[in-house]
Amino acid sequence: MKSPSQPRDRGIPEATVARLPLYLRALHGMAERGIATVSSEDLAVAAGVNSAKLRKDLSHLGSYGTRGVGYDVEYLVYQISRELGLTQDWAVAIVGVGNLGRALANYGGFVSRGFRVAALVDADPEVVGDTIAGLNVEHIDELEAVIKRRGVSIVVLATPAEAAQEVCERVISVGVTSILNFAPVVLSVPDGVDVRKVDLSIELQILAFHEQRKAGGPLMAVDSQ
Amino acid sequence: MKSPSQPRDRGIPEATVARLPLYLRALHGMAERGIATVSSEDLAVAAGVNSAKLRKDLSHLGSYGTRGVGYDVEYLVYQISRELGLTQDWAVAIVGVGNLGRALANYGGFVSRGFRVAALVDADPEVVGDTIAGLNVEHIDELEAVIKRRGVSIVVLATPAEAAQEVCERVISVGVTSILNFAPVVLSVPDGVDVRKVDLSIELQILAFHEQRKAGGPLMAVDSQ
DNA sequence: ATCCCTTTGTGAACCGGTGCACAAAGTCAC
DNA sequence: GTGACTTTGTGCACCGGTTCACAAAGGGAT
Repeated sequence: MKSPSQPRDRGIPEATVARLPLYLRALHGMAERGIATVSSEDLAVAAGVNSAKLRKDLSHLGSYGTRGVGYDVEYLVYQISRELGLTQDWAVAIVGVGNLGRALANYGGFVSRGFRVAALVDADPEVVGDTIAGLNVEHIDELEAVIKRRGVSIVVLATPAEAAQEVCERVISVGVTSILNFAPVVLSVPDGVDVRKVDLSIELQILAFHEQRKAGGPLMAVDSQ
Repeated sequence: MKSPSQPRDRGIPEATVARLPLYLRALHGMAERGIATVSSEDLAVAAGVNSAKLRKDLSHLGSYGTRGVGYDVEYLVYQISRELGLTQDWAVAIVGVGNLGRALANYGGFVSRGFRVAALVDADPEVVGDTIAGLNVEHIDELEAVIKRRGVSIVVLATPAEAAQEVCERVISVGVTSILNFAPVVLSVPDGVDVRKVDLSIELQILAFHEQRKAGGPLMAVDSQ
């Protein structure tokens, strides 16, 4: 008989939240391979983190391991999924159906468990009305209506930089509080709205910085004054 | 007469490096609008950060401001560009020309200052030989040869998850040490190789977590045991 | 030249997160 | 049931990063 040990601690550190999806992915892989139980050490290796960190992370959701044995894979998958809110279905709208928006709409692995692309919206009359990934592209004028009608709660911004702030404000005006922004701008939003940013250009620049350090190393004085 | 105050501190904090591209973007915008000088306060607002943090960040590259006045926009653009290694030209290869790879290849704003898509590589004979964004798609068998021939130093992985680790090892074997990974896997690489990861699915899951907290709030006990 | 005003650059306290190392807790063999 | 072994959960010291708050530095007016 096991006492389920409820998730007492309601304040999960941000750094932990960011790693839970990693653990979840590793666990799904293990479940598929028929692994029933896993130690913190093995799971940590699979997720590419330190095992002490993993144990501390999991301890924030409750005491779901068994000392001397490890964690039950299925059970842990369920607990993490529940914690992340993946046991419910999230309707996602993608605004901006250019190359990137199209890629996102079609990217099967990305919109997988728990997420569903519920709407595609664009301003270009050329693409409005097209069917992409089985969805009709709707006009930006309909933005607010579409979001309400489809119960969208997460919006993905794949618009040009100039349009992002305005779209952002419009979706917030109809109650959206979670935004994933691919446009290369700093969005300004009221408190209570979460924005996460994916910026390809920034990632490249960070790589370039380190690459330069490696290449130039201690020598290299090409044109530095 | 100004003494240029060389970039003495050769150890720039990682957190600072990650913000420099943000400052750079804001500065470019200001330069275009003809702004010659900017205070840490204004630049901080434009970049969406705290002004003390911005000043500390900039102080790591040297003393480029003037007390009572602010920073010279052009000069700062140059200094940050140089620090990030954007004064040289980086050849980037994109491996995997599916929806995402195609979007990246075409994404003009993304591969802008300092970066140049030098090669597209894919395994699918159907797309090999196609021209995308003005580039010929080459066969994965040619991977190592192409990277050496074009002087590629940064590789973008947009392959399916299964292929990522192998491609990763192959590009490392010909000297690549900077990888931007879009595939949803944890890559294992030797020391000295930098991997940055962009994972759409993880970002969504983090948003879902917070969204659930907001929605459910203090009540909400739908199916939690 | 002097004074006042603005803005930088940074010392110091603080905060969240990491990793070590170990006691507590549980399993398994006999 | 007992003892040896495994693995979790966590106390604690440490570290990088953030923020406040202010002295130092420069500009401009008179």
